Amino acid sequence: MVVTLKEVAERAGVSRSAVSRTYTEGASVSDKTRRKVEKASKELGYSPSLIARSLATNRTKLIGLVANNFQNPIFLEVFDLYTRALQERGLRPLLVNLTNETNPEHSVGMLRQYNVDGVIVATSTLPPRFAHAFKNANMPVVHAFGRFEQGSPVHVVGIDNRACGRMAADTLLRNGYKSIAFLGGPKNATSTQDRAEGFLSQLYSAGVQVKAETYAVAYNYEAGQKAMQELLDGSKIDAIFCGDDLICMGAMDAARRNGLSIPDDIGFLGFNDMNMSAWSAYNLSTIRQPTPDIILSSIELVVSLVNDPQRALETRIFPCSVVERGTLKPVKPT
Amino acid sequence: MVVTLKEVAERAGVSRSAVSRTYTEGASVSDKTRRKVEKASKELGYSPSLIARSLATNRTKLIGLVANNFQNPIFLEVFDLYTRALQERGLRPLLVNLTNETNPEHSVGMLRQYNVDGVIVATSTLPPRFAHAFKNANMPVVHAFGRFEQGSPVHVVGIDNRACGRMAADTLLRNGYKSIAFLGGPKNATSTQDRAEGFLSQLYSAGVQVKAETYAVAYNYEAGQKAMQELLDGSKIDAIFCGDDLICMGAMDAARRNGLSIPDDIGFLGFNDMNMSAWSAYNLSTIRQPTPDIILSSIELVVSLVNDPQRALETRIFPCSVVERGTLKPVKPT
DNA sequence: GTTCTTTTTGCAACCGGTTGCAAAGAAAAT
DNA sequence: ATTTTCTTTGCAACCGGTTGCAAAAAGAAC
Repeated sequence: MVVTLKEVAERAGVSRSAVSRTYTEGASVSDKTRRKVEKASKELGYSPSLIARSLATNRTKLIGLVANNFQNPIFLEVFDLYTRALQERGLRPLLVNLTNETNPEHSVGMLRQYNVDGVIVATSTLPPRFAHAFKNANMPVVHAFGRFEQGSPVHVVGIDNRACGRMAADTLLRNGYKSIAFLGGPKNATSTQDRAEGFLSQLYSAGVQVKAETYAVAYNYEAGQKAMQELLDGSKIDAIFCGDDLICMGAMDAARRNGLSIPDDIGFLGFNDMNMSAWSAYNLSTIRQPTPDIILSSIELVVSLVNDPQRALETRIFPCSVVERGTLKPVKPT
Repeated sequence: MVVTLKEVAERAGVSRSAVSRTYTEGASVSDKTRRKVEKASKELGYSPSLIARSLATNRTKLIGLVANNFQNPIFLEVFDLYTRALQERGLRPLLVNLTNETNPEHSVGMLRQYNVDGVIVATSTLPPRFAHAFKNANMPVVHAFGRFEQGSPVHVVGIDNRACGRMAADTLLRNGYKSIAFLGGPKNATSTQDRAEGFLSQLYSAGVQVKAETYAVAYNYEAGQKAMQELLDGSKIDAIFCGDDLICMGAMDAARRNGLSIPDDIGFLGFNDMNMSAWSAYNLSTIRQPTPDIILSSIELVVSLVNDPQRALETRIFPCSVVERGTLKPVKPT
C-alpha cells in the first residue's frame, strides 16, 4: 500500500542506504545517485516515514504542548502562534489537555509513549510540579508563562508578574484613583500570586490601603462576574485591577448590571491584552503581555534544549506595557 | 537511557514475546508470566514505545485534527472537546493549522509522514478539496462541520445549514420583523452559502423581500463590525440574521456605535451559541449548533473508519435549535 | 601510470516493538 | 495411564528506516 524505501532503492537500482542518505541532511551522496533516487521517488510517490525514522534516530519532531485552560480565548491565540511557529520549523505539536488532570505522572506517561522531543508547558495555572515531572522524566521542558524566580528548577519563559503588578498599581495611582481593589485569578496560580503581591506592595509603598482583595475561582468570564458582584455588594471602590482580561470583562459586565458606568463610576484595568480587549463593548485598558515573544522564545529554547540537554537553566523574561483604552479616566492634568 | 522490552524480558526471565503479549490487548499470556513481567516492568520503570509499536502494527493512535480558524473562540471550545474526547479513547490529536495554507497536497504530506490513523477536518471554511485530498491519499477522513449534501465524496458530520437558515427566517418572521437583512460569513464557505440560501428562500416563500444581503470577509469580530457598518450606511432595517455569533457581536457593537439600541431599534439573531453569546454584554439570541454531538460523533466515525476503511459513506446531521435571549423583541401576543 | 586522498557506496546490524508458527506444557477426556 | 485438546511460550522474521565500517570508485598529486 504505502511506498517504502526498499522499493525506491530497487527501482532506482541503488542500495537502501543510498535512498536513505538522499533524504538525510548532510549525508554523502553523489549528484548522480541523488537524481536517480529522486526520479524513482517521484514515480512511486515516496515520502519517508517519520515513524520509522524516529525509531532509528530517536527524534520524533513532536513537541508536547501542554495546556489546561480551554475557556480563555487568549489560549486560542496561543495555540495559533504555537502551531504555526512549530510547523514552520518542521515540528508538530502534540496537544495535551490537562483540564481536570491532577496527576503529573499520568501526563508524563502520555508524552513519553510518543517519545516527544521536548515539552512546552504553556500555562501559569498548572502547579509547578507538572513541569518538574517532565524534567524528572528526562524530557527537555520549558515552562512558558511560568514563574520568574531565582533557582527555578526548569527553564522558564515569561514575564515578571510582580513587576507587572507594580506597573498596574502605578497606572491606577497615576490616574488619580484612591479606592482601589484587586480581583485576581485563581489563588493557586503563581501568576495570580505574583501579580497580587506586586500590586498590593506597590499600593502599600504609596501609602494607599487597598479597599478589597478578592480572587476568581478560574481564569474565565463567569468567575470574574461572580467575584465582582460579591465585591460590589461589600465595598465602594473607584477602580479595580483584574488579573486577566477575561475576568475583567466579566467584572465589567457585573458592574454595568449594577448600574455603574465605566469609566465614570469605576475604572478597570485588565491584564493580557487579548484580541477581544479592543472590542468596543469593552475597550479595555490593560497591561499587555508580549505573547508572541514568549511563544517564539519558548520554541527556540526547547529546540536548543533538544540539541543540548545539559544546557544551563535559563529564565527569559519579557517586558509588559500599559495599553490605554477607555476603561480608565484620563490622567488629570496637574 | 530508556527501558526497553528486552531488558524487561531478561529481568523477568521470559522471552521478549511474553513481555510484548503482556501489553497487547487480547494476547495469550498466563497469569504467572504476566505477574513476572509486571513486576520487572515496575522495577525498571518500563512503558512500551508507541513509536516502535506503530511501526509494527501500522497504527499510531494519532488523529490529525485540521483547522484553519484560530480567530473564533468557538474553536477553542472545539479543541477542548476534541482533545479531551480523543484522550479518553487513548488517541492523540496532531493539530494542523491551515491558516493561509492553500495547497491541499502540502497538508496531506504533513500528516502522512506521521502516519496518522485518521483525519478530522474540523472547519467549514476550508475548500472541500482539502478533505478530498486526504481521502485520495487513502486516509480515513471525516469532515466535521462540513456540508450536508447528497453524494458527498467524504464522510460528513454536521448540521443542515439550509434548514438552519430557514429556521432563522421563521424566527425573525414570527417575532414580527419586516425589514430584514442577512449578514453572512465569508462567501466562499459552504456553511455561509447554505445558511444564506435557506434563509433567503424562506423569506421569499413568506413573501418578504430581504432588505440587504452582505458578507463578512472572515468568521471574526472585526469583519462583522465592518460589514455591519457598511450595511447601516446603506439601508434601514429592523432585524438581521448573522451567520455566526462572533460576526454578530461585531455587528452589534457597530450598531450600538451608531446609536441604535438592541433590541428596540434593531434585532439580532446569531448562529452557533458559543459560550460568549450568553455574556450580558451581548445576551445574544442565536441558533444553537450541537457542537459536542458533532465532535463526539465525528470521533466515533473516524475510529470506525480506521477499523473498516471500506465502510459506506455516511452523512450524519444533527438538529439545531433556537436559543432565545435578549437581542430579539418578544413575540407580540396575538 | 602509480600512489595517495577523498568521496561515494553497499553491507549488515540496529532502533523497539509485534506476530505466525511450531513446540512445549497443562488440562480434559477416555 | 494414554490420548486428545487447548493454552502458553519462544523463535525468528518483520515493520521502515539509519549508520558505522570497510570496500570501491573517483580525483589529486607525483
